[in-house]
Amino acid sequence: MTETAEPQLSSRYTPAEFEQRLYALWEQSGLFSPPAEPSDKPTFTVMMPPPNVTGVLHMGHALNNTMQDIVVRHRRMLGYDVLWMPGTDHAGIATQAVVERKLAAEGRERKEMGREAFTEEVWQWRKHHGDVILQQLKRLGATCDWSRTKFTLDPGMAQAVRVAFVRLWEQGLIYRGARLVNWDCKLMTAVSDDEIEHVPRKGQIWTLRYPVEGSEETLCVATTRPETMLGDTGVAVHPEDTRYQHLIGKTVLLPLCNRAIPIVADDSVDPEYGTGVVKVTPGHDPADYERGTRHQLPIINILNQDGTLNEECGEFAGMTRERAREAVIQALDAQGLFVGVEDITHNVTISDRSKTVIEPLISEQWFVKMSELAPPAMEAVKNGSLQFKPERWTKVYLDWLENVQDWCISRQLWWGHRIPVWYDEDQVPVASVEDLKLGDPHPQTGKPLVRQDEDVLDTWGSSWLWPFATLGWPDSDSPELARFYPTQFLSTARDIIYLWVARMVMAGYAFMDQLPAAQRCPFSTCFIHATVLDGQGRRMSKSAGNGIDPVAMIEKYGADAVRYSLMILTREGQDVKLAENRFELGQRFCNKIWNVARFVLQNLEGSCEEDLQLPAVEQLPLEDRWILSRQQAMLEEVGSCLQEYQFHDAAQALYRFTWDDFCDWYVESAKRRLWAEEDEKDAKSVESARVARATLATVLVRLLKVLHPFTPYLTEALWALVPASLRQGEELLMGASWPQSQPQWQDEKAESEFAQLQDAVRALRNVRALLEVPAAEHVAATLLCAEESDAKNLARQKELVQFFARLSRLEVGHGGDKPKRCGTDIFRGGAVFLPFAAETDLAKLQASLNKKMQKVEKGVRAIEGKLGNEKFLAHADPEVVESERLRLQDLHTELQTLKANLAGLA
RNA sequence: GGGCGUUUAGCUCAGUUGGCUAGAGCACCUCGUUUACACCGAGGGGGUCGGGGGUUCGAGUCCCUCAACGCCCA
Repeated sequence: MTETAEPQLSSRYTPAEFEQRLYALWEQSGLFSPPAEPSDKPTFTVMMPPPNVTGVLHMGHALNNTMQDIVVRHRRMLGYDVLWMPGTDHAGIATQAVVERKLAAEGRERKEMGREAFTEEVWQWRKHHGDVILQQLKRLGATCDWSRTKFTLDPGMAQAVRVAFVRLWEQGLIYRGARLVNWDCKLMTAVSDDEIEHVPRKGQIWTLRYPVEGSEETLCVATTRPETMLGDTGVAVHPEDTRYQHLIGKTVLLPLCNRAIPIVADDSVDPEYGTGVVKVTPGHDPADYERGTRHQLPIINILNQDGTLNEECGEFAGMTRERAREAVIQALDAQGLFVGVEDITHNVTISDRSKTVIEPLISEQWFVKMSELAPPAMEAVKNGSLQFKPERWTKVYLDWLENVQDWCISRQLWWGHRIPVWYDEDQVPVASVEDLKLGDPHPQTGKPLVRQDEDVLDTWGSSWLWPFATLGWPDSDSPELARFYPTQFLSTARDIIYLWVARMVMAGYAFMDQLPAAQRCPFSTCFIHATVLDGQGRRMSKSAGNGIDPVAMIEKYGADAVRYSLMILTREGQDVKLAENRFELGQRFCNKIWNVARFVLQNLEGSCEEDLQLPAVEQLPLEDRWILSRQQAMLEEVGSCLQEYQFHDAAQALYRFTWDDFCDWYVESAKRRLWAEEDEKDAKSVESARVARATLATVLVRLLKVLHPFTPYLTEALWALVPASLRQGEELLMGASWPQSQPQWQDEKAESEFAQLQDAVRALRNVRALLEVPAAEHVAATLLCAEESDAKNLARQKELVQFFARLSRLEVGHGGDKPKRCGTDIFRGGAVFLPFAAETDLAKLQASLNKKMQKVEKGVRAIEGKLGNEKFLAHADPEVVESERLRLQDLHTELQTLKANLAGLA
């Protein structure tokens, strides 16, 4: 792309014309891929939270990846070798479900196909659909290192998973056992505690009667799941419940089963709740499991894997849970043992994955012991190796780690990392990194191996290794691992703090032990981003249909507008309400940038390198010193905000500078000099215009650079149009250097002088409007300052004030007589006067002055109150007292001026 | 039951360690098509800072309490 290839710039920014072409340029540049070889350049690494292969881009992704891209682009411009590692997660349950649905539609079934054919089918699916979301990220402008893209089932990841498994196995941190797990009857797999939720649902509470053996007495128990009585192995009462003392130790005859089960005393029973007697079903309820363990009650499993009742249940075997519930109640009722039913709302455990009711079920599963893994992860935040932003998430993270349960890592699925354990004929297990062959001898027992474990690992069992497995671990010679681990920035959603973040930290400490402890934490900052809500404040969800498609927004408004809008709308740590039209904000800002750049670039045409040299700062006119100083401040602010990951504040600083300072004031001021050159053509005008162009160019170049991480496409497109001499050999803005700080441009005096000038101009414009002076009419005005020094300063800027306020003539003085028959207004340090015609209606002007006077009077009263208060004088900082005194003086002056001016109107 | 967050202009939100007359964008009103931009410019109106109490010379900001909404954990 060259200047000549772009003859006319449209007056509107049209993103669609640029984005795809620019992305291709970026990709070709090689800047996405830092070298693995050691060098002097510092590195900066960001691990993208790998989205599900089944996923499509939603607003949460757009937000999260925009932030990461901003960080990454900023660091790249600062000279770091930046690695942003992309990839996808195989998402065991979700992906298997998607493919099973697809097969079902074709009349095929997983079990019939067999494991190998099925997994092949999933691989095919992933080949065709798995990268959709990564392609969408490119539309957003994400500059990940695509050449290093990883997938959690890649051979390298598989190797890492196996090494990790075997190491934990050897350390005794992995065990297998029959435990009560959360069973998803639809997907027919165990799921972890973190993949279930408790949802209030309407249900019933049923009261059943159990006869006490050898007695006429009966016990009434209340339950929300009457069908589970078939698995009861006891009933429990509170040990101090006087009603039942005499029954403790006796047995009841469990109806329908004719099983004698003991009556036990247990503290956990709430005597106030229901009848104070609870049935104990250790095989199907977590609390009962605990009670059963305490009283050595047998465990009976009454369910098949699909949730139907099993052969333990006699006549009820084969029924669904719902059907069995009716049948059990009917059977009890027939025997007079059904007492009653009541409607209630209670919490039901639901699977996050299938949204079906979770059934607690005893089953053989694999677990990771957390007791040894969790402490270093807790230590990491305590010693500062890991910092959460916003900080409050630290507590959430620590609370979870402190109460963490052993992690059930096996899933009864086919899609995933198969557990690397083989068994001999006596079912003695052995874990191995390398595949073992069936028939070969078991390394310990010597007996032939007969099978490999059927289960696969929880998906998090691979993604918890992500920060180092993607860099080549367990290969200790991997140059990537040496150079890019540990990483600096992880940005993710709050709902996976436990599932993913905490586990990654544990994994870092557990497996990266070749590094000193201080370098094992996988990332130093964990940024928890906002949740994107819809316009009404509800979570966006597929089922509610209230989501906004980021790709559709990118097509409508442009990627830069989407990025920028998300950044300025999302304040740190706070959820963001998003409606479609909010993207107009970014769109308008992009258009503004486009146009101001267009203005500057058009005016640079024909300038050579020397023309655009900035003179020494002391030689610059006020407005040039002012804009350079303002920009310097903005630059410092944006830089420090990005360092602190304060995207909103950075976006706002950019907006204010670009729109308010640069466009509304500096560019306008420059027009005066550019036009004067055309009219006057004398040496002074020519030089003044040249300097204006040099300043415009300097500010624009620096502005494009700081804007680039936020609005990369637009700024890259404009960069190509910037005269080569200004680009200093930096062909791509993406690869350009971050603007250097120029502290010598900081100029408080210029800033305050210009601020007064602005205030005076606003006053003049206000009076113009109140007097209804037509815009085209240039009128004479007078400006009187209270201080002589202010008057001198403003007098020097007379032409500029005249230009801004559209004046034909301007008198500047201090003190002195106020002109008669003038409309007036005050500004900080003085007043402005515009003559009015005889027929002018002064009502508006008077109303305005009166209102202003009331405001000032209110201020005067407030400050006089303070200064009249001895305690204020005694306690407040002397500086505060002094500034109040000065302020009061100013207000008094203003008040006098206003009074005199108001009187002068009549 | 425990924890966290939010409540400031009609709407969406800023407001650092307590201290100028509480700000911005959108919307609204008036004016304007001036050679970057009408996705624009100029000017303007609009807020008892959720309620109550307290600390303080001084509270949107700190403390207590109540209320509403949202999220997480059990």
